[in-house]
Amino acid sequence: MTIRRIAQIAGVSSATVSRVLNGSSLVTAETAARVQQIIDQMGFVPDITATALRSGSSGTYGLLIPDITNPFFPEFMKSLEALVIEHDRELLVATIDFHQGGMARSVRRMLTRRVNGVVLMASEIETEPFEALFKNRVPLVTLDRKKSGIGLSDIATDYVGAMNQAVLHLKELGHRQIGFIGGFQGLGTSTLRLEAFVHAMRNLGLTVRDEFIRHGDYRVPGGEAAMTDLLIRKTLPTAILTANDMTAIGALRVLRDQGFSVPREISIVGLDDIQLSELVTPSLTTLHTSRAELARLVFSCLEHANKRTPTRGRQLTISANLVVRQSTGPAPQRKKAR
Amino acid sequence: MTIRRIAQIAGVSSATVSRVLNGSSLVTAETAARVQQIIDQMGFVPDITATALRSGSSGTYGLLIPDITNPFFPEFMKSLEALVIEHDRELLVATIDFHQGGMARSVRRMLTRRVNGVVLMASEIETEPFEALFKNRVPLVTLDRKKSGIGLSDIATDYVGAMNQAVLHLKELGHRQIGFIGGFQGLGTSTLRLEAFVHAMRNLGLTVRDEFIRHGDYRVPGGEAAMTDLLIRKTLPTAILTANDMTAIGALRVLRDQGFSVPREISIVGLDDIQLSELVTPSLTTLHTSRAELARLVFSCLEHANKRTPTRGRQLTISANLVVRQSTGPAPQRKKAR
DNA sequence: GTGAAAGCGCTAACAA
DNA sequence: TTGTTAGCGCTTTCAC
Repeated sequence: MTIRRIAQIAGVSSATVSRVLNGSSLVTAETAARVQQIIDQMGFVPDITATALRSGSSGTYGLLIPDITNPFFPEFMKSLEALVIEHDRELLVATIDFHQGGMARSVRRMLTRRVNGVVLMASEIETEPFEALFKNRVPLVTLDRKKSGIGLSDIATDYVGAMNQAVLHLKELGHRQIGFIGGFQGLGTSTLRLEAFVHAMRNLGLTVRDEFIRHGDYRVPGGEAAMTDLLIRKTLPTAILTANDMTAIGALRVLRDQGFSVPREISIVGLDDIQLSELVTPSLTTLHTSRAELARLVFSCLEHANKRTPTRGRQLTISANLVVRQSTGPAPQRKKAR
Repeated sequence: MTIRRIAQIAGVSSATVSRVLNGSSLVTAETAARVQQIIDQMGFVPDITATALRSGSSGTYGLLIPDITNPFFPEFMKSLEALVIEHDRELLVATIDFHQGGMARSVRRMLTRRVNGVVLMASEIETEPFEALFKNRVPLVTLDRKKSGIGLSDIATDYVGAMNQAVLHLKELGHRQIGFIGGFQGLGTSTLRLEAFVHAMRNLGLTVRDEFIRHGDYRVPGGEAAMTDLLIRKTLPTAILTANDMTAIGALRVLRDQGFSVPREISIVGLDDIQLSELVTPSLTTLHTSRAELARLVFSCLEHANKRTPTRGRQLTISANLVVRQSTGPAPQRKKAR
C-alpha cells in the first residue's frame, strides 16, 4: 500500500494525500476528511524510509552508551526516549564496545542511517572515530568533556559542587580520613570526579592522602577490587567517596563480606542515585543526578543543533545533590576521639 | 557524497561502485581495489535509507519492552543487540507504555520504519494493535504466549520445571507452608507462573493455600505491597516464591524493614536471576533464566521468519534453573517441629 | 485547492 | 566484466 494507491482510491493525486498526511493547510477540509477516511480504512502507514531519502534526514538520533547494564543508562534512556518520541523522532541505541574498534563501528552505523545527531555518553574516547561525524556535519552531544564548538555541545555535571556537599556532610559527622574510589585512571570524567574530590577536601581543610585513593571501572567488580585493596592496609579511611553508585555497591559488598559494619566502622557515599542505591543494605547515601533533567538538556542540544547547521554547540552544566541514606554515619571514635 | 560521485571520481559507473560496496564477485580485483581506495579516501558511507527504500526492507528489527528499568531487559538487550549487529542489522527499541494506547503507537513506529520483524517482550497484551503487524506481514516473536502460527513465533519458559525445582528445594528444607507473589492478575505469563507454582506444589504433595497467594506488578513496589499485605495475617507462610526478582526484592525490603530475619524466619525465592539478585542482602535464591540463550532463540526466530515469508512460526521452550543463595534456609521450627 | 512531474541514493535487470 | 536505466515511496516546486 502506497500513497499513490490511496490517491487512486480517493480519486485525488498523490500530492494531495501527502499533504493530508502532513497536515498541510492547503487542502479543503472536505477533501482531507475523505482522504483521511480511506487512509484509516486501509490501515495505511506511510513508509518513512522514503521520506528520509527524499529529505536527506532520517529523523533519528543516535545514542552511544558504554554499558547498558549499569542502571544509570536505562534510566536515562527512558527519559530521552519519551522526549524523542514525543517529537516524532526515533532513537537508535548502540552499546559501544571499547575494545576491538567497536567505537568506529558504532559511529559508522549512525552515519549509514543518516542520524540527525549523536549523543555520546562517555568522555573517555579516542576522538578519532568522531572526526567522521564532524566531516558529515552530524551534531554531537557529549558529557563531561567540557569542550564545545561547531556542531559540538557538552553537558558537564558540577562535580565540584557535588563533592563539596558530600565532604561537608562527612566532615560534620566527624570524618577526617576520607578516601576515594574513582573510575578509570586518567580519563575524561574520571579525572573530573577525582579532581572535584581533591578540590572539595582542600576547600574544607581536609588532607587528601594518596594511599586512600584507588581506581575502579564504574562497575561492581572495580569497586570490589579497589575496596579489597584498601583493606589490605593497616590504616583505613573512615569514609569513602566513589565515582558512581555501582562502584560504591561493590565496596559495600566487600565490606559486608569481610565483616565490617557500615556505617558504624566506615561510611560510603555513591554518585548517581540509581534506583538500586535505595535497595541495597544499607541503603546508599549518594549524590543524586537527575536523569530526566539530563535528558532534557541533551535533547535541547540536539534540536538546537538541528535548527540550522552548522551551529555553534552549547556548554551546559547540571548539578548533583546529596541524598543522605544509611551508608553514612558518625565517624568511629578511634585515636583522635576529639 | 553519493555512490555516483564516487563512480565519477573512479571513472566507473555507479553500478560498479554498488557492486564493490556489496562485495560482488563480478568486479575485477583491480577495479574493486581502485574503487575501494577512493571510498576510503573520501570517507564515503553509503546511505542505507536509500537501500531500504529500494529493497523494501530496512534491515531493522523492532524490540518492544514493557519496562527498561527492570534489569532483565537491558541484560537481554545487550545479548540481542550483539547478535543483531553481528548480522548487519539494526535494533529499534521501544518502551511500551501500557497506558494511553502506547502499544498502538509503538507498533505504528515499527510499521512506519518498515521493520523486518518485531519482538514483543510481554504476554499481557490486547492483541488488537498487533493485527496491523500481521496485515503488513511483519513477523512477530512473543514470549510465553504459547501461540504460534503464520509469521508468529513464541518462546515459552518452562515454569513448571522451574517451580518444581524451587518447591522441591524448599520442601527439602522442611517448608510446608509456601506462598506465592505473582505478577498481574489473570494475564498471560503471570497466569503461567502462578499455575506452574500450583502445579509444582500439588506435584510434590503440598497444599496450596489461597490466603498465601498475592499479586504484584513485576516491580519492587508490587512486591512490597503484596508482602505487607501478607504480614497482616496471623499465620504466615515459611517461604514465598515470586513471579520475578524485582518482586522478591520488594518482599525482602519489607521483611527487613519490619524486622524479620531472612532466611531464618522466612525464605524467599526470586525468578530471572538478574545481576541485582546477587547484590542484595541477603543475596537472592532464584530461578535463573539465560538472557543470552533467550536472545539466541529470539534472533533465530526472526531470521527464520525472514527467509521467505509467510512462514509458519515456531514454538520453542527454554528452561530455568535454581540458583541457591542466601535467601532460603531451613524452615523455622514452629508447631510442626517434626 | 489540486495535480503533474522530477528526483532523493541506491540496486538489479538487462544490454553490451 | 562493466554500463545503462528504471524505479523503490515520498515531497515539493511549478502549473493550472
